[in-house]
Amino acid sequence: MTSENAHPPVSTTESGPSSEGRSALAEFPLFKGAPAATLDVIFRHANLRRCSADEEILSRDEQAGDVYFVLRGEVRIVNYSASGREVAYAIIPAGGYFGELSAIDGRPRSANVLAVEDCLLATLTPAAFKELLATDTDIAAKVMQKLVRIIRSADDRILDLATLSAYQRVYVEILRMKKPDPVRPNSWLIYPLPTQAQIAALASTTRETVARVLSQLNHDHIAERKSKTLYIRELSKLQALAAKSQPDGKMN
Amino acid sequence: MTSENAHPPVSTTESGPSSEGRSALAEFPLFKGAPAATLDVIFRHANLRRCSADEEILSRDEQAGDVYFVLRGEVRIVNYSASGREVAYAIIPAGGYFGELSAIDGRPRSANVLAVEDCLLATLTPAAFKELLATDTDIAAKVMQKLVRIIRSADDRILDLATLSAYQRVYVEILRMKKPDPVRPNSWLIYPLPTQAQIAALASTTRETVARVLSQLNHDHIAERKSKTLYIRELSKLQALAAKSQPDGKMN
DNA sequence: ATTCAGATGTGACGTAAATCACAAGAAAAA
DNA sequence: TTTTTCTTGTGATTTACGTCACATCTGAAT
Repeated sequence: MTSENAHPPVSTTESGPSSEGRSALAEFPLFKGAPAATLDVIFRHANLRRCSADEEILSRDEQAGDVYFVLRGEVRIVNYSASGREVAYAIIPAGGYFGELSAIDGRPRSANVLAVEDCLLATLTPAAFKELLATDTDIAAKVMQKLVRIIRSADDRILDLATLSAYQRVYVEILRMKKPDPVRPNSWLIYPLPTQAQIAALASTTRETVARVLSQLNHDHIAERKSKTLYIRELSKLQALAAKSQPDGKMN
Repeated sequence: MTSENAHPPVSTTESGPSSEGRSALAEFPLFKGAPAATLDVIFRHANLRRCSADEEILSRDEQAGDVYFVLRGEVRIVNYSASGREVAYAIIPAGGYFGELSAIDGRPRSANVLAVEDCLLATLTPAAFKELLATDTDIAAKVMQKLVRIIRSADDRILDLATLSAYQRVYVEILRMKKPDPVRPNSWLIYPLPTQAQIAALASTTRETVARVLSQLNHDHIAERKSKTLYIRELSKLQALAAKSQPDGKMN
């Protein structure tokens, strides 16, 4: 259930961004359209780091405080219970960033971050990140908005964990991952479908339970899996299943 | 299990703080030692609101965005599941504030806030709060730090919910609530002990389970209840119980 | 093709903990 | 005081779902 470090750490760190890195940073959502002064701070302090699939980018309790910007690839933020069970917090695609918590409050890392696939990352030291926040109030506001968004989704997650059944949490997770079908309009799918173990970590349940949910959905023609994509056939039925209040009796 | 609105809403709102309110605001942790310009913004825009025990101060999905500062009293932040189960997020004592999420991102309230006891609150409109953040970078930084703290504790909570047993979550909650005994040194207690139903909402379990945990702790001489206070006799044993990894088998 | 590791599907079983039900204390109201 | 309402303690019963076990499928490597 725990992920193994299949590869040796082959990440490389370069000092100062290449021209490739510079243009990627200038296009980065958080920095897009920023004034020259801001970009100057970024270019002067940013470093690049490459890392390969499944590599651990940073780990819980570490004292470092760099902020990471995902230029290419995708990372997963996870934690492990005492018994080794994996709990996933988020999957961050290119254009996102992580590690800002430690940069802001100086406390150790609260989670582990793993590369889902080969990644290109830019890093800023805590000092540089703080300088950035201080020089550009626009970016500071965006960062604050992002923190608020994180809180809201964490609160949602807590509510889900506290009140939904394991089956429902899987339904909810599937609904969260759905994207509009690029080909057929008004149709939803998940591609690439994560492994059942990864879905289980997001829904805080077991791989077997995810398997059972998926079979049941398939049997009821609500969702169908074809190799690496899951087609959602009956969105409304799935939403109904996710929302159905447990026959808990009185809804007072 | 759900709290009733026993009292009619008897809250009063005053326009502009009285001298009593002014001094309370000047002493408020977030504003303490702030420059005159900042206090000026606060005094000009703050209103006072009183509300009585068990009153609902604001509710989920509302579109308002005022920020509330607890000058006196205590409030609970909660949510309800579809089936009516209460999930508590936090208890905010005097000196704390809430409602900043909606003020920052303009989205609706994500939870309900109830007065635990009679309260005196100061409020700022979203516009005033934003002006405050813009004029005083020191306060902006403090607010950001608080957001980070909220995220960290929410993440902890998610980890607890996903990996601990119901009993363990109650142990953890008890440990969180403990305060040093004001009389005897090196001794810990909880006063006033919330009702079992409230503890259950924090630990996301049932009242009965909390009762069973408390009996067991009493039986093992780990914690003893005497009317409204819980004395923790054997802190280390309690911590051990909270941390014990389930006989989950292999810790890989 | 053949092999092999990882991912998936599904039954059987055990158990933590929710649910139900009620008695007995405590505190508040009369 | 007595009465009423809110809280607490504890048994009996039920069930969701985690655990174990193994068969089958899939896709990458040889």
